[in-house]
Amino acid sequence: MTRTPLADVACSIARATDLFGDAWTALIMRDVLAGVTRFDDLVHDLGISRKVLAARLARLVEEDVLVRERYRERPAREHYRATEKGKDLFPVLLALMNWGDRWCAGQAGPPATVRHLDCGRDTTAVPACAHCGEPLTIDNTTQLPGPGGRIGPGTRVLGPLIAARRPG
Amino acid sequence: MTRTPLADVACSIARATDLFGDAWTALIMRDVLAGVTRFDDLVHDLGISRKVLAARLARLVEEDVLVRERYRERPAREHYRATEKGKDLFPVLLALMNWGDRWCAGQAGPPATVRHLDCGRDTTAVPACAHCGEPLTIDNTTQLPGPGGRIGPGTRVLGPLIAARRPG
DNA sequence: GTGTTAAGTTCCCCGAGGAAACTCAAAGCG
DNA sequence: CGCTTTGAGTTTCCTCGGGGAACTTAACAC
Repeated sequence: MTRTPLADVACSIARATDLFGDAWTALIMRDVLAGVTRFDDLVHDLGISRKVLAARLARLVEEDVLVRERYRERPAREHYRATEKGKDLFPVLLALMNWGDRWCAGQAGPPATVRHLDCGRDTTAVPACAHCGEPLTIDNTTQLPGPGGRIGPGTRVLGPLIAARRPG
Repeated sequence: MTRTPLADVACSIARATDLFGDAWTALIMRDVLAGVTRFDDLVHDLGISRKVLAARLARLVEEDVLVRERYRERPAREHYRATEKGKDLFPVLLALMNWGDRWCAGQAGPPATVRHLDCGRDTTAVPACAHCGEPLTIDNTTQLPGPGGRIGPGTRVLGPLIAARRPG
């Protein structure tokens, strides 16, 4: 495929996408975070080819998203666990799941629901402002250039721009 | 590539990933939501090949995530705008951006920041419970089978399962 | 009528993904 | 002891989708 390298673009979405923008990686992380951590279990659960799974796991370990751990000696058995960096993908998966629930579920409804143990109710996740707790939407947010880069060609950011919008 | 069809799996993450689990789709949606809506602008901004962009846009239109609109007659000019379904991908992009900011930004810091216009502060998004507003984490949530499917092989869900966990 | 802009198509090549067979090491079994 | 099973990957072969660049069509602009 000769994937275009996106990791060096000055955009955090591009950087995240360079790793996560792959059909299998999201599902692997879903499984690992849900407790499916062994190679063969992942193969059977996902229906992924062994070659591709091995490549993805190696990449995820290299990127410090997963760690390969020996969970039994004699015979040596390895599995994969999420690091802090990996566990921090939970909000992304939750957002994907919410979107799929809302737009891809059949009339039967979503295949699974999320229950918030603290309040005891089946719920969905809304992105909230870390400061005031109010919901963040595409209309009540804007992007500004941060310390790590400037906005320009190839540096598109999300939401209404300060600069003039394109026609439409 | 012969992508494995994921849309029919009883998992909303898989369904969302079938569309969104592609390196370019996330970036196309970022651009379109940011106001970069024309074919050539997308080509230049993303560095994507014209062939692949045409294919992605056709798919996104087919899936009702984007609409192709004529924004000028004589000469006829088309561009792409996000539907409600497309705009609803904003939380996913926000989550991806947050993750990239946190884990992929260099020492210079994130390339862009999100400002919440309602409270006026640069912020990050936390997934909050739609009912009580408290943060949702991997540890304070659980998944239950929903009306649209049952939990079983190929139906992994996210977070601590009710059923017994795998070893480790 | 020559050039330019916009929005794609078409062409060829190569590398990534799928499927299935193969490897290697250590148990478990009779 | 030899046979089979389990776990975790490799290897091989084939196909298809992505990259890049050239080509197309249509309407202005000069």
